[in-house]
Amino acid sequence: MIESIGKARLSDIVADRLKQYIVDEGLSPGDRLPTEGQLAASFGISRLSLREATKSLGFLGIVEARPGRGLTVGSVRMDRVTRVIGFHPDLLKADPLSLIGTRVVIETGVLPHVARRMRDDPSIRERLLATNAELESADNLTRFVELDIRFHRLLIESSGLTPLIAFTDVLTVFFRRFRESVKKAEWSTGIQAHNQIVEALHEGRIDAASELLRTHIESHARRIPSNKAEKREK
Amino acid sequence: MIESIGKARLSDIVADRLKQYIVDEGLSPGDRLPTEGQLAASFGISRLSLREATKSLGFLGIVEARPGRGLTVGSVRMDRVTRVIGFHPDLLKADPLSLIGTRVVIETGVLPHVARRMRDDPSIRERLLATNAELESADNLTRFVELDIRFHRLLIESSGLTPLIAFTDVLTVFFRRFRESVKKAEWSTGIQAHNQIVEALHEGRIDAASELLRTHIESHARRIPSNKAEKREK
DNA sequence: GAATCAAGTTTATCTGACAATCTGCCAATG
DNA sequence: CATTGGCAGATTGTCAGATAAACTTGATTC
Repeated sequence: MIESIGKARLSDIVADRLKQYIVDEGLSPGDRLPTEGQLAASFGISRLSLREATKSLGFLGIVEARPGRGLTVGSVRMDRVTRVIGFHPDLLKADPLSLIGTRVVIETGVLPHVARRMRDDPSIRERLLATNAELESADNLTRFVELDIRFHRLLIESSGLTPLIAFTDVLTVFFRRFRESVKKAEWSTGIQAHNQIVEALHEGRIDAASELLRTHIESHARRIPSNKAEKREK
Repeated sequence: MIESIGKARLSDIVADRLKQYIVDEGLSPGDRLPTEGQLAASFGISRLSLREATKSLGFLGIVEARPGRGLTVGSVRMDRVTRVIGFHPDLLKADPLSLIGTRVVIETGVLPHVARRMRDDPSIRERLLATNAELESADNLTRFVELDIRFHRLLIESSGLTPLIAFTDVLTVFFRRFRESVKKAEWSTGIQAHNQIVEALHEGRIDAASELLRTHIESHARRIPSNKAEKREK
C-alpha cells in the first residue's frame, strides 16, 4: 500500500479548509461566516461545490445555514454521530483493548478532581447515587445502557474538566457495542460497583475508588469476541 | 416556548431515509446502492438535492461515491469522528484551567502504559530522548513549540492507546496559545523536565515521573492572562 | 490468453435561474 | 411613543441542463 493517494475530492478539501478557517479565526458557535457566494469566490470554486462542503459539515452541526440569515458556526451534535454511526457494523474494528484502556485512564484520572469537589458540594454525591438508583429500576437493556452511560458521564462531569466530557462522548459511541452485550445477571454487579465507587470517593479513599473503577471497566474485556475467527475470513 | 417547529431540511430528511434504506436492505460496506439518478427519481427530488444528502453521509464515510462506479456503502471513518470533537460544545466552553487539568489527567494516565512498553521495547526511550535532543537545538519559538508538541505526542503514542492520540491532537490546537507565550529563559527548564521524566520512566519510578510531568504541564498556568480584563470587552 | 482500445455508465463540477425565508428599515397606526 | 405591518434587499434552498473526469465493461488485437 503506497501512501493512499488522497483522491482530491474538491468538496472534502474545501470542508477541511472551512474547518481550519473557523479554528484560525477563533470563531465560536453563533458567529457568522461569510456568505456562500463570498466563500465560493475566495476559494475559487462554484457556489454549488462550496455548498456541498457546508452540507458535509452541516450534517453534524458544525456549521448551520439558514435562508436569509447566512452561515453560522455551530457545535457538533453528538446525537447525530451516535445515531448515524451506531448501527454500523465495523465499529468493532476499533481495537477493544485500546478503548478499554483509554476509558480507564480518563475515568480513574478524574477521580481526584471528583473527590475534591465532592467535599465542597454534597449534591454531587447525591446526584451520582440518584442516577445509580434509577439504574436499579431499569427493566430492559436499552434503558440500562442509557443510564449506565449517564452515570459514567456524570462522573466525568463532576470533575469539572469539561474537555474530558467531549472525549467521553466520542468513546461512548465506540463502546456501545460492549455495553449492549451485558448479560442481565451482570447488571447488579455493575450497580454495586457504582455505589462502592461513590462511597469510596466520599470517604476520600481515592486509590480504592480507582481500583474499583478499573476492575469495573475492564470487566468488559471478558465479553470481547475472540478475533482469531475473524482473521480467517478472506 | 411552543414546540419549536423543526424546519425540515430536505437533504436531512433524505439523508435519514437513505440511512434507513441501508439498514432495511441489510447492506454492508462495499455493497452498491442505486445510482444518484435512480435514487433522486425514487425520492422525487432533483439529483442535486440527493447529492447533498449523500455528501452529508459521505463526510463520515457512510456512503462513498466514485465516478464510473456509483454509490457504495462505506465504512465509518473514525478519524473524522474523533477529529470533529474540536467542535464539541463542552470543549469549546472549556477554560484554560480545565485544559491544563485535562492534559495532566491524560498524560500522567498513560505513563504506566508507557513504562510497561518501554521495558519490552528499548527504542521507545531512544526516540523520546532523540526528540528531546532536537529540542535543544531549536533557535526560534515556532520550532521550539513544534518539537515540544512532538515530544508530548510521542509520549502518548508510546502508550499504545490510539484514541488518546486523537484527543491530544485536538487539545494541542486549544493549547497552542499557551505554548507560544513561553519565554526563552524557560526553554531549558522544560527540556530538563522532559529528560527527567523519560529517565524516571526508564527506571520504573512511575509516581516520580507523574509528579514531574504534572509540575511541567501546570507551569503553563502561570502564563494564563487574567480573564477579568476580557469580560469588560463588548 | 493477455494486453489494448473504445464505448457506455456514473459521478464531479459548473453556469444560470428562480423560489423561500430571514433581516432591517420605514411608514402607518393606535 | 410604542407597536404593527409591509416592503426591499440579502441569503440560502432547489431546480434544470450541460460538460468534464473517472471508472466499468466488452470487443478487438496480437
